[in-house]
Amino acid sequence: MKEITSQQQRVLDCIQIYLNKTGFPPTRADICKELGFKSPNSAETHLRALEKKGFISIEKGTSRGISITNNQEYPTNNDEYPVIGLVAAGSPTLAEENIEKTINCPNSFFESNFDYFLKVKGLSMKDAGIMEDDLIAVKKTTDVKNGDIVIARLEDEVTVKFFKRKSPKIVELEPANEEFENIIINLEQDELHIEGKSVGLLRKN
Amino acid sequence: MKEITSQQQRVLDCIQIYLNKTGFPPTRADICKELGFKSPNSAETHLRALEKKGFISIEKGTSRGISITNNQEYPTNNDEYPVIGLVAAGSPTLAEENIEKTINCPNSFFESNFDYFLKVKGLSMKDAGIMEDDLIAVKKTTDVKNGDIVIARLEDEVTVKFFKRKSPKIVELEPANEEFENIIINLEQDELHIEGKSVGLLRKN
DNA sequence: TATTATACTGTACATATATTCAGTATTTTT
DNA sequence: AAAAATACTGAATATATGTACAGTATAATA
Repeated sequence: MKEITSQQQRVLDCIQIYLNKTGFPPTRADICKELGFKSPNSAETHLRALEKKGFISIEKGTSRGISITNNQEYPTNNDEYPVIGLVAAGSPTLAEENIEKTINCPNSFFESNFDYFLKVKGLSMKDAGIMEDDLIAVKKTTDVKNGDIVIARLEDEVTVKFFKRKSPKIVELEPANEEFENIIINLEQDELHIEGKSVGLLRKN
Repeated sequence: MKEITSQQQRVLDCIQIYLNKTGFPPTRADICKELGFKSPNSAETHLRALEKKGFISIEKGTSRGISITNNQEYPTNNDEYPVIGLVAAGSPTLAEENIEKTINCPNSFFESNFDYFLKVKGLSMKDAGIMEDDLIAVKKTTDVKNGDIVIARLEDEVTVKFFKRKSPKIVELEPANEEFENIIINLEQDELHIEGKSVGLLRKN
């Protein structure tokens, strides 16, 4: 799948919105009307480009013969995802993976695929909109960037914080709540294990 | 919804199968080919009957302008839920239901069933863990209790707030952010329309 | 520097498609 | 028993629509 341009994205979005609204794909003229083009060939060339890049397929000689390609790298199936609870509050402890229950969820639900839900205890990330009992969709990975919300383990304690690398040896775990303090880790002295990062959040009222 | 005949059911199935296979609806000729009819008018009359009975809707003068009406008497496990955007920030305006896209989601995903996702603008509910661009699962209902997070409309303005009935005539809409002020509504003077209430939240990082 | 991709306008036309009209026949409803 | 709905064939046609061709212009790539 090659890169999409911003205009091609607009056309692709237009097709999707038209489909949602009407139940059938747009004509070239419909796209022009929607996006302000004055020639049907403007739509045509964009469609050809989108087809070439694999985002849509076009049935030749067929009116409205556009279909959006299921570009799923991850298939659109549902899966059972375990819900793992953090045991303690404040600086929470996991001890062992404790599956409370499972949730059936499309596996392409979030931007990235993920491995389990983590049930949040405490309010250390409340200013990031993460509240008690929220379910964080966690992708198991050690590839984290500054600003990512990470699930980190320090010995037996598991915590959810913003990740910030200060220097090659110093990592800071930053809460989103002024009542909590930053955790500063010197990697030469302490062992930090990144369990994964948040790729989404689920709350059930 | 009147009764469907067996032939009309065949036509309806044919449309659904064609849609699943190609991504766009069939023409009259396509239906004929599929079901063995020799005249496009055979398909036409069946389509008219199906439209009259409410199973489909037909866009006049539009090629392949058939869409199957959502008669969700038989709910499936997964459904497509529309994502509706709030246009302005602060005290946001909806104006008209603007379907940005749809999300495929199990229909028993939250405690209660729901009707659509509302994309949040602004931070007026941030202390309730509702951040910009979060998706609130909204159940259309006017049956709300004190403390519920409601989607309320005041004239053309749509807003998400805590619901609090002060007296039979006075309702207060309470934000979860000290930078915002309570909205006090005298039901005798102003018109308050409760669009629904939040039954869950979804965030995509 | 030449070439390809992107991003359009504008015209033209073959054909894909909806849709009407004229029939025939059977079943269901009033 | 008459009227309406169902279930078709067959032909005709206006128009909706895809698509090719001729241009112009800019940005990206080789």
